[in-house]
Amino acid sequence: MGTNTTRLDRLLAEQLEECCAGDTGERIETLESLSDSADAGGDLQVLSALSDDTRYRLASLLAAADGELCVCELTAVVDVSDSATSHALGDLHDAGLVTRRKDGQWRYYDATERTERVLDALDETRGER
Amino acid sequence: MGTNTTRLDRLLAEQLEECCAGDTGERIETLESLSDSADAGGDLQVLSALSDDTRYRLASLLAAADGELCVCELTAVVDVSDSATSHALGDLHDAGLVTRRKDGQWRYYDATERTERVLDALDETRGER
DNA sequence: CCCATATCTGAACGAATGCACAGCTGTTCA
DNA sequence: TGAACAGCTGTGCATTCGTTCAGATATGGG
Repeated sequence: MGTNTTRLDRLLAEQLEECCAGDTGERIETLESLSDSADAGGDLQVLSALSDDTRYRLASLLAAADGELCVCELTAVVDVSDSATSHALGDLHDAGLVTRRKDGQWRYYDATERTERVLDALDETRGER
Repeated sequence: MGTNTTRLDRLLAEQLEECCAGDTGERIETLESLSDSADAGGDLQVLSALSDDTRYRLASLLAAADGELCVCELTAVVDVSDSATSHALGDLHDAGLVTRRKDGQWRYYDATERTERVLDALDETRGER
């Protein structure tokens, strides 16, 4: 964590004259406790997985389609090689964003609840602030 | 978009014998229309902004704290240089994830609705599938 | 006006990452 | 059993990206 608190000291000292506020150590402790509670589950892995164009397209395609899709259907839509598609789907699977089902020579993927919820959140706040 | 549809042709041909399904062109068109409707607003920019550890910490800190925080408070918690913090906050601002307010020599940031919704979605689906 | 301070900006360098290519596994069908 | 095919994996390369460093801008006080 950061240790240089001179600026924060001054800010708190200034705010003391305006309203309330406590001492620096206490303030930082409060903020750090908020910060530590973050990313209890692999949020960063999820966000990283979705932050690439290819993987984002695949994920939102799987979320938009109701029901699972075959790899060959997905490859037909994203314009990268089979290999890249497979890598991308593997990453999404590792992040818990898609499920994988094998059926003979075909393999089907589907979006998980987590994917849908995150994409919905983005959908619903489109155009705000 | 991808144009090699031989595999998809075969999949659809096989499914024809099992259940319903239409022709390849129609199928791809359906999927592409789903794909195109994605990312109408800068979803990728938002996801990219949140997919970095420093920016994620800043964003979730701002979302967790009720009300705005000063840059010096944020710098005290994330353990990177002032400059890196500033760069990170700038990126978050560009992505529409935080608001910026200037007050004298201090500058205050706050999380937007969009940030809170996305992080909530991740929170609420923690540990699923 | 000058200096200290808070924050931002541009450049540069090292690390991380997405992609294509080649080769591999496993399934289907003759 | 062997050919054809769906999909996965390892590797090298080109690009992107996060950070620090140095310097710029802007605010406040003496």
